[in-house]
Amino acid sequence: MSDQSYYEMVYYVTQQIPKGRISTYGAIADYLSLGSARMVGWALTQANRSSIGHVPAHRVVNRKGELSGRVHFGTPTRMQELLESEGVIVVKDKVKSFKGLFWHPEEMDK
DNA sequence: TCTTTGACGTACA
DNA sequence: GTGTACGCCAAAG
Repeated sequence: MSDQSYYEMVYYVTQQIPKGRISTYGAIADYLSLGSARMVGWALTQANRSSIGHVPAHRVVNRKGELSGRVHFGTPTRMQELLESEGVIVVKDKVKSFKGLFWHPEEMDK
């Protein structure tokens, strides 16, 4: 894990997010000790652009639970539809019950 | 090499 | 709750 580049680890962690659950840039950044949540967003941007791996980036939102990166999904509603398709309710570009659906990377180790 | 930008977050008024 | 400021670090021009 540590041998991989920071973005590779971001991809891995993101792929571990269970269906119907969501996480945040800050949580992932803190778990990987990146020092900045922006690194997570950057990595996911590259992943989406280059289509490196099937990374469920729609399960990653900002601290407020907003779908801040929806514009990078081709259409502004793509991210929301993907989330609702997994059972996540999205209202006004924000995740409903975000706090309850929150998934921490620490659970992945268990 | 320097400057700007960005899917963020925290602090403060 | 809203707006401003700053830190954070990597990539692009």
